[in-house]
Amino acid sequence: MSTHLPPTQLSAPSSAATVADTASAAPGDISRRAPSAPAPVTLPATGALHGAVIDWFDEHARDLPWRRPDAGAWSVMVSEFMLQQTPVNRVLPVHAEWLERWPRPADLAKESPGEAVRAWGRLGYPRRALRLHAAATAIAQQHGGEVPREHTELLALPGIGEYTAAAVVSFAYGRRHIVLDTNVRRVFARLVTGVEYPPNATTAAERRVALALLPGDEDTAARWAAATMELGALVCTARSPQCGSCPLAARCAWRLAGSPAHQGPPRRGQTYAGTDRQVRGRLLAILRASHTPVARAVLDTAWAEDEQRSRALDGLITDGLVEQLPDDSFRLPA
DNA sequence: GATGCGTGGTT
DNA sequence: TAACCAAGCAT
Repeated sequence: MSTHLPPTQLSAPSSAATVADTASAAPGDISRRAPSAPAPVTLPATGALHGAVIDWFDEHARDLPWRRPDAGAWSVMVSEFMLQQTPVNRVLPVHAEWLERWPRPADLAKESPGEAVRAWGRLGYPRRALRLHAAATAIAQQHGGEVPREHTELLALPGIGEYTAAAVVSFAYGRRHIVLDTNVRRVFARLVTGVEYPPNATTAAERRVALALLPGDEDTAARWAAATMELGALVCTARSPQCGSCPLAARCAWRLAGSPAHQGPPRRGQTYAGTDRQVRGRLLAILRASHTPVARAVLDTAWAEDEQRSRALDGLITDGLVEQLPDDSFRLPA
């Protein structure tokens, strides 16, 4: 892997038109803020930065199936859906199963959505399975069976948002695009802004920083995107960052400021026990396990409280994860 | 912009 | 051991 680097690029290059800065002021917007001047950020010299991170990546990157040279765009896309809020180790076996069973989008599109939900297993957030199935159907019908190459086309597919579209563009097609997931955002928050954690939602300021740091060369940019993400996943972690092993420790604004603790309200408390989500999970687990329709009385065993159980089941039906049959039995969608 | 949406491992 | 955390998306 070459460590040759493109010229330092501190301002957004002209090709930045491909990068959505959706939070920038609309043309006609006369806002309080001066129209031309975003808050200045002190950026590190990017050339050396790229080299440090990419060299680290060359040595420490995990060998993941969707990163191998023979992995196609579909493999990358499936992995990105599964990795939305689910750790790598739990994704690995399911991803392998899916790619073997459905090697192309059209193969998945031929199945019922319920089969996708069943094969999703216990990855969590099963609506992702439904959306991935719907996205595969759209690809088969409207894109000639090929995963789209354009960010805007990907964004139009169900289950694909700003991050996933960027990930496919960058990882699958090697194109130059900012990629802002929770790992990259945390790395940049610490490296550039000097705070422990990024804001809860991605901001225009973060997109500006990401664009300013993005290498100009296409191949280097794609490598950089994967490398910064991996650094966040393995070293610059949320809880216990391994700054002693970090190639950026000497340049890290947060580190240089003495690693100040996070200011402001707690991140977010998501309790699970007793929520509708837990009930939905139990109901769906019963339905996944059965290849024949399940009587209502069987689902009743999943949760004692009638009202909550009923609400959860209704929600699953509304979401298209469950079908109700005329005889008041239930199954995954055909 | 705040919520809801699964599941299981780590601290 | 509760709480936190994990490559977000849609509404």
